Amino acid sequence: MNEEQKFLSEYNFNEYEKPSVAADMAVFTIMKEEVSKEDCRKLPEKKLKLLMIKRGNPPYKDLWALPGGFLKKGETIYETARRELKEETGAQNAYLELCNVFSEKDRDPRGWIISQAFMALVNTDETQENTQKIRAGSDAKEAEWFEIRLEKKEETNTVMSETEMQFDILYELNMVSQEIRLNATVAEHKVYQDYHELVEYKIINSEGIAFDHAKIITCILNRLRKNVETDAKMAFDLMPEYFTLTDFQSAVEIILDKQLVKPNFRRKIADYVIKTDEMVMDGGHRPSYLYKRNVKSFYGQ
Amino acid sequence: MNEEQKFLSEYNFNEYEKPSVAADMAVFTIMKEEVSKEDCRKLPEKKLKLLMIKRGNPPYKDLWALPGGFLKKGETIYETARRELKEETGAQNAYLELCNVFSEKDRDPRGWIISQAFMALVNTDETQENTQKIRAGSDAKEAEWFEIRLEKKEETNTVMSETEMQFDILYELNMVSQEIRLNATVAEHKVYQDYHELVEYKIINSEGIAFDHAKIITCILNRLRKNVETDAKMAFDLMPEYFTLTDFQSAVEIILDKQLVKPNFRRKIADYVIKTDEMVMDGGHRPSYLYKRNVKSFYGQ
DNA sequence: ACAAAAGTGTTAAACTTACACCCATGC
DNA sequence: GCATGGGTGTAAGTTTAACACTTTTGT
Repeated sequence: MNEEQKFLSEYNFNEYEKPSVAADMAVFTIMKEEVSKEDCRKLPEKKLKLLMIKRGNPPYKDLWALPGGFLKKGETIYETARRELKEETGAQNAYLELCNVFSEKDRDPRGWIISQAFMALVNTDETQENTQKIRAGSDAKEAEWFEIRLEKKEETNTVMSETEMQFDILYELNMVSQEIRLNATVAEHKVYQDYHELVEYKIINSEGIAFDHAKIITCILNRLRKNVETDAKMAFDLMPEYFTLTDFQSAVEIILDKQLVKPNFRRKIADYVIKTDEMVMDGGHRPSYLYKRNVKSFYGQ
Repeated sequence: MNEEQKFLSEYNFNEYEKPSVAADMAVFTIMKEEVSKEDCRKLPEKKLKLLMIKRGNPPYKDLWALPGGFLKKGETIYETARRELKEETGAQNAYLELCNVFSEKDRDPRGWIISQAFMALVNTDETQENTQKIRAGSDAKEAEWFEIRLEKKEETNTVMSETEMQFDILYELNMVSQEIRLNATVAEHKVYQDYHELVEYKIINSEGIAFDHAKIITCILNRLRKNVETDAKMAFDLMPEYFTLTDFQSAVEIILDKQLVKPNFRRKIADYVIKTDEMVMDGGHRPSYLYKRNVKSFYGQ
């Protein structure tokens, strides 16, 4: 037995208390709303949706939480996330990004639990099929897609000195699914001091949302917006395999919460898509071509 | 006692095994190399350096590892990182960014340990003072700044089909501090499949570097390069409070490992700096103005 | 005819890039 | 004078942004 082996056999690994590690996910999708008037020539409205699970047990029983689960021995945290995602949505092929780690003490009444927060984007087609499966699932989890809105309510910038300033943003988060309404106010406090930025999110109030998940949702949706702002093709992951450019543009607009100019948008994404021969005719207007992603153009990123 | 409290008091929180959670840090700085010939009119060369700690205990005794430590109960993972950073470098004011989580099984022979990998940037002035303190420190840790080089050795792109392709990059990592040389080869394997990217880093060989740290270093240095590429002002965090534009440009060049065109660089960063009245005269050429960061221009990011 | 959405073209402004050039200093 | 780096200007090329316009469909 060499020194290394000897050390390890004597090593008391349970000397210190350890945290539980969870992967929590903000799963986004975009869904078309049913239009009541059949004769209306307008396209159906689309909404950004977030998947939430109704808690069946305390703590926060009957409130709504992000889907998630604990890291199991032998798997990576990405595998945890992918496993949970498949269980909750049936989606195999989601975009998955680790966004942040939430490790504040007392964030979970059950004990010391840190959360690795993921963003997941699933495409509409896969989702709408599989949501039915969730509801019919044997473990009878109540999962719902909530229409989500996040708005800047108030923004204050305080210049303390030449080199120190503070930014405070108040966000209002609203989620709606049929008759259920979840609301929260989350403050983002940014300090520039000694040339360094320090960001802190704080829940002002949270109605119907379990744990610190209002904070996580705010944080991840902001990240999604930033991602799509700098690189619109990120939003492909919310689209089915074949889509119209107008559909794609409106997906981007819904995320960014602002209107874009059509010709400019199309020029910007021109290289990332391939026109197919297929067309869609869906109402009283000129039919539109279907496009698919141009995988080769994603090259080198 | 209500239902919530009852549940929590009966909740067996230790039913499942839990991992230890560590914060490991790639601490970068840029240092001027001493120039041997005093009469030389050239500016001193600068090098990108990474802080490594020599392990005093098994496993990997006498090999070099990234500075880091375990998450303690009651602190956030950012607090862990900041605490460790201060202990190892004395730096109070580093830029700190959580880059990735390494949670592969068997990555640490001591047991189940996941690592939250941070990037830290410390400014040269603060560093050079404090490195002395580390060496003289009572816990006698051997800490060294290693000159670091990371080069793409080989790059292959395989197109499997219209929608599937693979990218393989071989990186060669070299670190040198006086007579000590650390080397590693790390492979980056990227797969695009079903419209989704999957990235995997794999250590091909690793000489003198403990654990999977060669992988972490490669991953974080790549991220630093990406950060600086898209936003040069990130490199401010490697500069002292007052600096010349040439110094700043060469810092960026060292990170990106490529030369930039001076007038263009200056135009790009013009808004982020403020010219002071101070000048530096350091040799046989025209003196240069000192600049400082223009904090107000960082606004809204 | 007309409403709705698909799809293209045009121009000015802004930014990027690659150069060329002059300036101040120490030896 | 000349080597070395500091510092600025210009002109071509590219990208962005705002706007106007034509086309195709169902009612």
